[in-house]
Amino acid sequence: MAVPRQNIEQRMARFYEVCRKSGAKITHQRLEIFSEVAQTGDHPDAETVFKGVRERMPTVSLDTVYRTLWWLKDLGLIKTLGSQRARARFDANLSRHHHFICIQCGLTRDFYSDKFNKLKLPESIQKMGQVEMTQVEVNGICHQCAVKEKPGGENKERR
Amino acid sequence: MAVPRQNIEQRMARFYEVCRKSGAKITHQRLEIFSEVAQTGDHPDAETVFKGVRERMPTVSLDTVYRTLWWLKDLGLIKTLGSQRARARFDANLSRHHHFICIQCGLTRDFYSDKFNKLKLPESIQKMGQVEMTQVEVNGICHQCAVKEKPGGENKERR
DNA sequence: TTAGGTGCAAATTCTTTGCACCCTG
DNA sequence: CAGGGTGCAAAGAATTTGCACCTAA
Repeated sequence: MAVPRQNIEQRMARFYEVCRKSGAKITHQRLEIFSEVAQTGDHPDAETVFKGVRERMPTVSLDTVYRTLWWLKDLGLIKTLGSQRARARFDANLSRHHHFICIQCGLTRDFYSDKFNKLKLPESIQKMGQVEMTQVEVNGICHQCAVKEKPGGENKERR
Repeated sequence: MAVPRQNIEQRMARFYEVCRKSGAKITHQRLEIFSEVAQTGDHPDAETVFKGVRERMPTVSLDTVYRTLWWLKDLGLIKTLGSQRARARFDANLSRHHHFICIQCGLTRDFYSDKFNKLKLPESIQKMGQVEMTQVEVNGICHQCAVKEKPGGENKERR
């Protein structure tokens, strides 16, 4: 899915700005990799980005793509989808429910809400496909992580 | 997080029933593995389930845990969290948005909704942690997958 | 008894890392 | 020119699979 030209330009401008401010080098690879993610609305995984970039830059390596994507995330230029934990997680709760997920440690709690079960979706959804279920995901910091976090210190998350 | 005894019993009863109906054998391993998932509200990954089960059954193997979890999912006794795709996925869209995700192929589309940006959360959330962001996730079948699906046939998804 | 289920070990797949060379600033 | 960044190859995780033995029904 293509992203409007205007948005792409904004994103690229921000990329240059953030790189400059942080003193990072703007290499061909970084440019191509960010541009690849910026131009697609598809939320690609590393492998997909790699394939896309390789078309224009056949010598790029997959590990550079991984490194660069995480680096872009650290800079706040891109985000990871969902709570991004790589592993599959299982749930025996078959009742309709919603989730609170800690962005620090991944802790996930169920909660229930009749109101959320009945959310009315925008019309535009119909263009995307046939809806089966709607779920609210609340992201935040769980109490345990809030305690660990030093007041003023940084707790970098990296997968 | 412990699940109320009553729910656990319901889940175990359903487990026996579904196994019987499908003609599957009820082995010690299956019993312990399902029971482990049924008793925790924590949405564990395979490794975590394995560690829990191993305490009571030291000879169980990790691959049996994997096999059994996917099997339980096929039977509809458990679900996987989120859209469960294992790989991290990246997104250059930093504006507040929500997602439509195809449960068949993983296709993900952004959509925007002022109303969803302002959802009022239940009080109970406060007990879970400090909220940073709320997002609606719509799951369904995208048009492309809807076409592929044979009318009447089954399209088993398995990661 | 016997077919389905399990454990083991090896194979895959996905991701990260060490190191020498390269290129941006 | 200097130090950060990259490619390569190898290491590490996470997950799956082939096969011979075991066990629930």
